Amino acid sequence: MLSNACKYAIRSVLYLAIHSDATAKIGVKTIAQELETPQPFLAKLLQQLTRDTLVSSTKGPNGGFYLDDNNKQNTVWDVIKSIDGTKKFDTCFLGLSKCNNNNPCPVHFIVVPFKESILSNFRDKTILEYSDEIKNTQQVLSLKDLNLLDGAAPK
Amino acid sequence: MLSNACKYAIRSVLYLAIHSDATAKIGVKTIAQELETPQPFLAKLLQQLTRDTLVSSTKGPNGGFYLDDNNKQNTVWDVIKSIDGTKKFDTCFLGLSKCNNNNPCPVHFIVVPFKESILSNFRDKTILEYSDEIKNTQQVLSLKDLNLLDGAAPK
DNA sequence: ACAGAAAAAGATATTTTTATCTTTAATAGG
DNA sequence: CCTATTAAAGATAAAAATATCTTTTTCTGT
Repeated sequence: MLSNACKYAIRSVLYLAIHSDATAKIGVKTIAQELETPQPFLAKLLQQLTRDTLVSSTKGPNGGFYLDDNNKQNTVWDVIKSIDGTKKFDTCFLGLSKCNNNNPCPVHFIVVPFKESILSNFRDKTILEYSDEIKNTQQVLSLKDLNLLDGAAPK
Repeated sequence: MLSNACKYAIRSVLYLAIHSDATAKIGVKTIAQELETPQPFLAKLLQQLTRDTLVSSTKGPNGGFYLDDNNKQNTVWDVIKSIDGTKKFDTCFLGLSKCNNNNPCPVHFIVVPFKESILSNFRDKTILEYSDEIKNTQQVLSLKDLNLLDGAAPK
């Protein structure tokens, strides 16, 4: 559904939304460590996101990546479009080229509500709203420091 | 979620369930044409499915692939396990290694019900039951002959 | 001005997925 | 028994995704 690249990108943007601002930029190295992603690969992704003005950056000492207020008005869906494009999301679960309500594949009516639900989750909230929600509901972007058993309570 | 290979495989097995039996075998060429998949690639997949006794085959004139009664007692989930393994299905939508109910990623609680629902669809019905359902509800495995507009009714 | 830090850019490498090609083995029908 | 047909097996190829490396540019603090 989403490429690894895109998963890294989404988590990075949300991570930056929560932990960075114009006065507290974060370098790739740190982000990669925190999110447990390959560092040079992530650098490329951040480069791409910066090109598309989904992320801000400055070079030089104390430079790094961050989200400004404008960046935070974008959505996770914008990130997906920047990295994966929309095709991957739109394709039929069983690979039928023209699967639709009138010519449904065997799982069409299971997949469609899910897709609608997750699409609206990605598309109808700004990064700002999204990251606030993450904070308020104790959701997780990295499991670096969590070394919990399956049944354990969150820290 | 599923590789192309796996999508081809699932559709092939269901196609064979509907259109073949021990007295009416079908060659790769036909299957590939009907399902619009690359022929030699599909041949490899059918070979693999045959090795795992999910599909039957005989060589020589009038040979080809088919499902016998035993084959039809397997499930779509068995096909997935044969081609993709289970990992692809089990991984977190945003790539977190240990995402779970206690440490949920931001979309965990949207994804989990969907996964459960589609997993039970794949795991709790035999291929026989599955293919009967396809026939009864006019679902589609190929769109080869359908050249319909989005809004058109099924043939 | 200079040195160091960090991203940008471009080139390269590796791995996985997808796809094809060639040869061999089995089978049925004449 | 011979030939045509078809899957099996193995080798190879192409494309895409993932990952890394090297050089350049930009910026900051001194």
